[in-house]
Amino acid sequence: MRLLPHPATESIQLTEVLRALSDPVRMEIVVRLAVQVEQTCSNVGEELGVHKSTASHHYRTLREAGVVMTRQVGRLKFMRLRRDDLDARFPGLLDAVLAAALTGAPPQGLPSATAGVPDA
Amino acid sequence: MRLLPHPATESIQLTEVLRALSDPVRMEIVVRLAVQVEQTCSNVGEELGVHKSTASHHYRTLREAGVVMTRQVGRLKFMRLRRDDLDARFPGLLDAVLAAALTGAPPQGLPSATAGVPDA
DNA sequence: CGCATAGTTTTATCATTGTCAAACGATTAA
DNA sequence: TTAATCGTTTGACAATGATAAAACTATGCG
Repeated sequence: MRLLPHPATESIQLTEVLRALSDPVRMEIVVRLAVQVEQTCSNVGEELGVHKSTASHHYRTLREAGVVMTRQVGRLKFMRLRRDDLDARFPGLLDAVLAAALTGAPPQGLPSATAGVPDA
Repeated sequence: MRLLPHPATESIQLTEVLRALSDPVRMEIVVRLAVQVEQTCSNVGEELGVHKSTASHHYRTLREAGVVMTRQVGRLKFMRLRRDDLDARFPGLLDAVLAAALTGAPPQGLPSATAGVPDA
């Protein structure tokens, strides 16, 4: 098992995080990782509706911005949100973004993480 | 006095707001509006270090994303953050972003809103 | 070894964007 | 009316970015 290179917590830049989160596909990835803590790239990418190379590009963007952490186990790569690091650096930011993303309408026809859940 | 066209609160999109905030120049504009509620474009633009047409482009981006509201009085245009609207739509988001921007290092050599304030 | 799987990298294409300069529009002042 | 001020729009350009296809890498399985 090995970790991929990630930016240190202190060097995570606000505008880069916001930029990483400003793409609907990446936001959907983040929402999925918020709902289910750790997932393989394959798993996350399944319903994104983009080519696997495009998905890979988004994984990299999120990783380089400091939003996700990736570790490799065998052939699989597992991603997870860097919740603690982001909370430490930008308190409340990720929570606010996730709350906004989860309560709002699904970005663009992709199945929402809350789809199928009754209103009450 | 007249108002410029702005998106309705309900139609403000999360990823568009994040994208608007993902540029260092626009972040600096937002920080200035957070420190001093309402200012003229001229005032805000003075120390941004970009051409006035570039600044104007950023004002528009912020306005169309629903981040700022602009009203015109004579030759002057006054901008202010749409704090209430953003809070209503994405609770806690703007506060978290501003806190992160104000406590962090100045984006790119521009004078920070807290520059000159002693550490303790 | 040979093959399948998981994901990245490379290459190419097309759209978006940040920037400045110059022209323009609207408003106020002389 | 003429000139000055404030800001936008247009045009051009270089850089970035989202996308897909194809080639590639690395790992595990038989």
